Amino acid sequence: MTEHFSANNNTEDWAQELLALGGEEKMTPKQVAILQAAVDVFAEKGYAGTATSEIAQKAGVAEGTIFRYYKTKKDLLLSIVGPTMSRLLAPFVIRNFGNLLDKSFDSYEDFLRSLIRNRLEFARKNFKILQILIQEIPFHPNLREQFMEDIMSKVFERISAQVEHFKQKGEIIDIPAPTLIRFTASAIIGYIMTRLLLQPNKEWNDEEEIELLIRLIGHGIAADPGDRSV
Amino acid sequence: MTEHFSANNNTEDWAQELLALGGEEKMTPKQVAILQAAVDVFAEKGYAGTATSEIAQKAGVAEGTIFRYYKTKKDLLLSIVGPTMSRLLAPFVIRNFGNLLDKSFDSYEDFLRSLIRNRLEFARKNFKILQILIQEIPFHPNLREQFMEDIMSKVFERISAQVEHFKQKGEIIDIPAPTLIRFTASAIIGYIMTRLLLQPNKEWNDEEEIELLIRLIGHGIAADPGDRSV
Amino acid sequence: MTEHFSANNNTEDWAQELLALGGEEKMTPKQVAILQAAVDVFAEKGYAGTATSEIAQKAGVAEGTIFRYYKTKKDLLLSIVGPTMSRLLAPFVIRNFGNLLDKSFDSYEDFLRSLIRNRLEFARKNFKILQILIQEIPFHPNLREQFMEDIMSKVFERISAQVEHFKQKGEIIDIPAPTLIRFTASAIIGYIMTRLLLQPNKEWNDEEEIELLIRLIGHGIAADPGDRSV
Amino acid sequence: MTEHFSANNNTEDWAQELLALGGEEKMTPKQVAILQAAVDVFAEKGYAGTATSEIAQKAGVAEGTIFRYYKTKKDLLLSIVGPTMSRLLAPFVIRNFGNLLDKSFDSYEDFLRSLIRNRLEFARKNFKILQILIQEIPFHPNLREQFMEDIMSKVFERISAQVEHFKQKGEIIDIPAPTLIRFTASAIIGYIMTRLLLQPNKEWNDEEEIELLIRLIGHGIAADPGDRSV
DNA sequence: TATGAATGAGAATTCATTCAT
DNA sequence: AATGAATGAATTCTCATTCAT
Repeated sequence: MTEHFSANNNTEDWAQELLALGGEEKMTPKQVAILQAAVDVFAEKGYAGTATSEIAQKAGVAEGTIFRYYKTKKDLLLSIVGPTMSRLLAPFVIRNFGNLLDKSFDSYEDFLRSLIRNRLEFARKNFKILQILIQEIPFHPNLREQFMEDIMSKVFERISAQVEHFKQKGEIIDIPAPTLIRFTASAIIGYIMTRLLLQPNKEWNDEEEIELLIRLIGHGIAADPGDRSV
Repeated sequence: MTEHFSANNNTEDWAQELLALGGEEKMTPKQVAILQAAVDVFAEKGYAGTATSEIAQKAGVAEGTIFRYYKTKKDLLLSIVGPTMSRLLAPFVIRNFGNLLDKSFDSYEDFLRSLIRNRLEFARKNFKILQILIQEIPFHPNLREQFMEDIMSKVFERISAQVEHFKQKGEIIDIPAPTLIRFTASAIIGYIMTRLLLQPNKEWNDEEEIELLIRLIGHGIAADPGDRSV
Repeated sequence: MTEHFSANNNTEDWAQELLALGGEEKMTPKQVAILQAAVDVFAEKGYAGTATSEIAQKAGVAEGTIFRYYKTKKDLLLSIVGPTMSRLLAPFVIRNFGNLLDKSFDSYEDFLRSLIRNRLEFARKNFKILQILIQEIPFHPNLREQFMEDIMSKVFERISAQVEHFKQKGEIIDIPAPTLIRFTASAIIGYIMTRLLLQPNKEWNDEEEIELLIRLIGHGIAADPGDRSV
Repeated sequence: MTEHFSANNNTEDWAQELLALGGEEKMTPKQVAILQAAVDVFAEKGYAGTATSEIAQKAGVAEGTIFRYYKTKKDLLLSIVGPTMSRLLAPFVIRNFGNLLDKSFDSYEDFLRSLIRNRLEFARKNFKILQILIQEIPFHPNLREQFMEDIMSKVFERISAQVEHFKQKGEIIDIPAPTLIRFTASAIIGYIMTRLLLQPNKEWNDEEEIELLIRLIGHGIAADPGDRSV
């Protein structure tokens, strides 16, 4: 199952998604309980600040049970955070073979709309795990590397293709792609984080906010009138 | 010493700034060493992942010495992170009594330019401490509260005043201030983090990048031509 | 089946011997696998250093299966080591009723030759179990007692009879039997251990070494010329 | 301080010897207590069968204290067993430069007498540690290697020199040195082990036993009358 | 002021054993 | 008969903190 921005992501819950990962490898209820408890406590207290005993207690299992499923505490962390990292970035890595550019978008705004909706939805569903991911990346070099090298570079490549495409169409100002992408990404991430992390309890009208956001970004990066190529 | 965006911030080093904090309370060289070591290790391994013994070793003091100066490990953290948090937000909280609006800026762009330059400089100087601050805020409710309630609200108030000011001058699109501020802040923070954290080794032309950033934000939030109020 | 030095011991393998022990109690293949795995791992890592899970894994059975056959880990050890201990010392305990002395040997050298060959063969076949036995005897008082009291004493009695016999024939120097026996046993055990444990890979000419060993012992304990009783 | 067989070894106690090892590095009383407790318990229950908590209790210290002095349980073992192993074999490794042969002995019997007395004394003083050494060597490859390669080979070399020397003088039968050495060593080790380990409570007349032992070995390896070289 | 030995509560992890299936 | 999930007590080891010097 590939995730694509333009597709509605109707999966329900990170746990079910994690479950689905293994395919046939079924998880016992205890293992699921462990995972859920771990996600909760890691998100709240951080990896290093969490005692396995607390996870066990919250999961309603004996402490030893955790180590039947995960050799070490770190294994437990990685088994939560690793797959989610891939899925977070999955839609950027769809291979429509031989072509970096996904042509299904008529305008950069369309592209942004799809991107924002899709990743906001994903972030909502995987909120806690993403929290853990963000919190732990600084302390786990292998995580960081996987994030920076394996994935970010590909994401950049993909978005870059879109940006260049619309730049050539004269819709986007002709400044370096990294700057454009950083600007766009910052605005989107800023929205998602405010929405879910900083002010989750505020009443949000997502439709409206997203349209405003797209408008802000869109105008920000719009080519100057005179520059518009034929 | 109040920090103001428009002022050049010539302080050299967070350590000296921390030193200056106490005013007359002089710090012994050992205490300074402890602070520096703590900053280094906390930044690298996180608060919970750091052993006080490691700090002591790195500082070249005995384990017990740390606890002469700081009752607990957490005290040590707070003594590092607390003052810096205030200083991070200080320029937003200058009281020119009775008036929220700092009128020293001719345009929103000017305001942004000053803001970006100043806070980038500040972030550069206090890089590690800010890293610690960001990493630990999720896990320390009191830190979080201090950040969210005591300070962010005031920052918001201040910037809000600027935004409303320029909105009324017709320079800024008439959409809710929170959305505008979030957009602006996201773009700025995104730049600073990329600059210092994600790609510190890339060759940066800050002057140019900042002007581009201002241009992007400026166009993004510019009022539509027809809307410009007389 | 009694073992006697003078008999050739043609059994092939300790496992088969262990199998034979129970007589009619047949062992399932799983049980045999458990025993073999246990012998391997106990010998390599020692009883206390071995996890039952490792035995189970090496035996290709479930962890629980071990405890179907052996109530405890210690039971497993004893079921391996106990019977072998008896068999190790069996040839010394043959009851030719009413007579401690086995008269089938013409000389002490003959007796030694038979003893050495037979027990070397036995040690070769039961190498790992003997290793376990030696390694564990210090830590299991009941094992130690069984070894020291039940068995060593009888062994001593038997050999003592031989020694006294040949002493009276004037072939052996007239010093206390314990000293003589200790000397003899040390030389033999030293050979067997070097042969099998310390330098198993050296090229050995057993025939020759045994004859040399007998010669050394023989001359060592030979009566002084003048002392030879008529 | 070099140990030489012919010298009387008047040191009192392994603990003092261990203490002396570091030279200036003084040990706290607690550390000494830990070492003594560890020696006791390791000897009784074996390394793997010993809980650090038991050592701590017996030493009258907190469990954590053990790990201030020894990073791991294994470190504790090695710090006990390593130095003793060296000292056990030290007298064989004296370098009287350029000459393998220690010429201070008039006969092989003299050499043996000195060797037996000296090493018996050593074994008596370091009894428990030697017990530990013997028990643990099978399970610690690095110990085993140190023992076999670093040391045994040199011991063999040294004794070999003596043996060859007296062989040339016609006092010793002309059979391969390894066989002679093994025979001699077995008899000596057998005596020492019986003396200290198997029957420590028996009344021993060491003087007499040693003379008997030398006589037995001596006659065992004596050249046949006709072979004596002029 | 500074030390660093000592602590002991608690952390992660192991493992023999049980038991429902 | 056999499994293997589950347990929980025990084990090794860590670490913030104290305190006598």
